[in-house]
Amino acid sequence: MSAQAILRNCGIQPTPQRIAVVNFVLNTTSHPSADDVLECVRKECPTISRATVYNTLNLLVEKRLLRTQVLREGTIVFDPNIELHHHFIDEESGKIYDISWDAVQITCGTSLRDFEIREMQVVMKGRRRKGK
Amino acid sequence: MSAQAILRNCGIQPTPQRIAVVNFVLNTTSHPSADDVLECVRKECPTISRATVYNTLNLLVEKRLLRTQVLREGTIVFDPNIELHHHFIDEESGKIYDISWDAVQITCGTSLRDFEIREMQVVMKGRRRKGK
DNA sequence: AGATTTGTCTTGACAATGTCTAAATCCATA
DNA sequence: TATGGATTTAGACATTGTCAAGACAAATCT
Repeated sequence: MSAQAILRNCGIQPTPQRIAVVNFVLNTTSHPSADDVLECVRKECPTISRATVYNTLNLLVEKRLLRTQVLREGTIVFDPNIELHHHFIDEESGKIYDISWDAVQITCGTSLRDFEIREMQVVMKGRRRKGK
Repeated sequence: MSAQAILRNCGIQPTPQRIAVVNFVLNTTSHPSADDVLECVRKECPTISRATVYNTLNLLVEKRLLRTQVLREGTIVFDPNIELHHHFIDEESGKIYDISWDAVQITCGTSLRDFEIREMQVVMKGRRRKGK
């Protein structure tokens, strides 16, 4: 689906700036920060301002097209994968990988009865093995 | 053990500022940020500077008396619990609770064979039930 | 077309977090 | 008491994120 259609579908007026943000951020698995998005989108749309990028990202989060994740020091990252899933952080490169929900089995014991768990995820750190 | 002894044990010269930081941060379960620490320590030691707090916390992390955790937006928090454990974040209050390692059972499937996992934790969010 | 309204975008100010440097201070030892 | 090394402080700086004011554009109304 085109970025335009996506935006229209959730009642956001498509503008060149918003389309550029959507095209980048909904088609990446790199878990970018807002400033990563700014940097990349400026290649397409050199005049876009920081405030517009922040506003658009926040709009997309509000409309559930994106989720924020607290995984990197000092900044929020954006993730277009809105299904339940886990994350793996490569400690060398800093890259964040999505791990499918089914890759891990979690069982909570009774000692958690005082906690009403509304969401959870496993955060793993280590090194991604080189593909052979 | 006294803060002095703890510091001396890892080869850090005990100073009043460092002792004040240690006394607070190694005896809390509140997962404070550096500025939380600054604020609290200033009650004891009103002239301590931000740089000293940051330096001391980083020293303690280096010496493995503390660990950093990426759990709050925009800031790192410090955790004196250096055992393996999980975290629960109360979405109302923002409070972070330690969850013992044994409270959760995790089994990783074979789809993770490309990832060399060096550490992991479950991050849960929700509401802590009121104690009755 | 011209004027108005509405929404969007940009710029710059602001606050918070964290690092760094230079200068002041402290302290142990000779 | 004097000296030298370590520690602390204050302030500068960069980064992330929010906000407000004005500029701008597009659609609507007369």
